[in-house]
Amino acid sequence: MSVLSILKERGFVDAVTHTQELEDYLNNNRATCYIGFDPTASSLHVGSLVCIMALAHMQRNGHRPIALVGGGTGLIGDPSGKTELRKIITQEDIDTNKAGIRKQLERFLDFSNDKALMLDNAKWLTPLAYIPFLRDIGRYFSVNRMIKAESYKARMESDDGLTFIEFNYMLLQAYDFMELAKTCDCFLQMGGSDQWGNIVAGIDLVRRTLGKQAFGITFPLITTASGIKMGKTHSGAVWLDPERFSPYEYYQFWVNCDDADVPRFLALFTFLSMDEIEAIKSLEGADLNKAKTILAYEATKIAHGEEEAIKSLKAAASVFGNIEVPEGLLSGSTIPRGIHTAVHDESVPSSLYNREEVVGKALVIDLLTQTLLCKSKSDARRLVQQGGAYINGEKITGFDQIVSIGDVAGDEILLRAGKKKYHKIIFK
RNA sequence: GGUGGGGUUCCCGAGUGGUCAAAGGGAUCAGACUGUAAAUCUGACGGCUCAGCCUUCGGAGGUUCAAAUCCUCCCCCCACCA
Repeated sequence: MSVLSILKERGFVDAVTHTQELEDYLNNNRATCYIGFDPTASSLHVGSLVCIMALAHMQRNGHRPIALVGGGTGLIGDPSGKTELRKIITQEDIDTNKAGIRKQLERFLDFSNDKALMLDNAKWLTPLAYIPFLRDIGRYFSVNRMIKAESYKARMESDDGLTFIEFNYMLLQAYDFMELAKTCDCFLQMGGSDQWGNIVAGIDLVRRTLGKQAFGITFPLITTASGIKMGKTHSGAVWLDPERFSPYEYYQFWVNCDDADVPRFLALFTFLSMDEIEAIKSLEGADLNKAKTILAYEATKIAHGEEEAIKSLKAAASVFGNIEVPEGLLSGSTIPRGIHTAVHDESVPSSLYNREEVVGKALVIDLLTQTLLCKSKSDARRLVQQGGAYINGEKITGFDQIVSIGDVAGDEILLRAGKKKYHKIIFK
C-alpha cells in the first residue's frame, strides 16, 4: 500500500496537488518531504501532532522527512488564518525553542544517519538581500493573485489589516521550498490546510526557477466532535514537553476525549492497524471507554515512551478505580492486558511536604492552592462551597478545616478537586 | 497631516456621576445525571484575614461627598479624507 493511500485511509489528507503524479513519485523514489514548524515556543503541542505523525508515516514507508524550523520566518510570523498580528520573537528565543522542538521530534522520528533532518530556514533567509530577492523571486509573484489567497483573506477583511512583512510570508515560504528542492531534492511539502496557499506558491516557484515538478499535501484542521480546535484544556495548550505537561496529564487528555473522536484519533495518533480500528467503531458506552484507555496508552507511549505510558495507566487506575483491558481489543497495542488495580504510584501529580508542617497545622484550602489544584484561595473556597473538594475521598465541609492525623493514609494525603483532578501530598 | 469613532473584568460586548466587582453571551469551573464521554439542568465565575474589606474599566493627573462614567495631557487602534 502506498504512503499516500495510508495517509488518506488514516484521515490525514485534506487536499493533494497532482494526485497521480505524486502517487508515482512516492512509489518510485525515496522521496524527501518537509513540514515547517513554528519556533514560537520551546515545545510543540498536540496541534502539531498531525504533522509530526505524517512525517513519521513517511519515514516508516522509506521516505526522508525534514522538519523545517522557521527560524527565519519565525522572525516575521505567518498571518495564515490568524486574526491577529503575531508577536515577533528574538533570535535567542528561537535558538532555545529549536533545541526543545528537536528533542521532542526525536521521539517520533529517527534522525540517525540523516534518515530525517531538522533544518532552520534562518540559514538561507537571513542573508537574503532585498534587491536581488525582489528581482529573482518577487517577479514571479502576482499581487493580484496573492490578495485573493484564502490565507490572507481573514486579515484583509479584518480591521487590523495585514502588515507588509506578513504579506511577504508567502514569498519566504515559497523560497524555503525552492531552497530545499535545490539542496535536498525535496519536492513534497506538507502542512495544515491553512498552508495551502503557501504550499502552492512554493510549487509554482520551484517550477519557475528550477523547472521541476513539486507536490503538496495538506492536512485537515483537527477539531473535536464538538467542533472546537483540538488541544486545549483548562490548563491551556496540551504540550508535548513532559516538563510543561506531564505524561499523566497527557494520558488524561486522551482519555477524556469525546466518544465520537475515538476511531478518528486512533487512526491519526497511533500506529494501530486500520482493521483493528475499524472493529472498535461498533463499541458503545463503557466498552468504548476501554478503547479510549488504549488510545491514551498508545498516544502517551509514542510521545513519552512505554514506561511513562504504563505509569500513567497505573496512576489512572489508582485514582479512578480498576481499569480492565480485554485481551482481543485493538490487539496490536502493547498495553498490558487484564485488570489494572490501584497501586502505590507517584505518577499522579504530587508534591513533597514535611509532615509536621501539615498535620494539625495546614488549612486544606491552602493545600489546594499550593498544589495548584485551585488558582487562588477564593477559588479553593468556591470549590469547597460547591462540594467539589475532597481529602482522601472525604468531602471537605468547612473553609477552616485543618489537616488532621486521620487524613493521612500511609505517608500520603490524596487531594481531589472536582471529579478528575488529583494531587498527592507525600511526606518526606 | 486633517476629520470622525474607539480602547471595559479570559474573549465578545453593555454601561455615560452614586443602586457597579460592572448587563448579556461565549469560554471555564463545580454539582446532579453518567462511563474519567456527550447532551441537559443547577450554581459559580477579580482578590483577600469573606455577611466585611481591598484592587480593577488604555496611562498620568484633576473636578466632586462620590468617577468606568465629567475635565486636561499622553499612549495605542480603526474609518474616511489628504
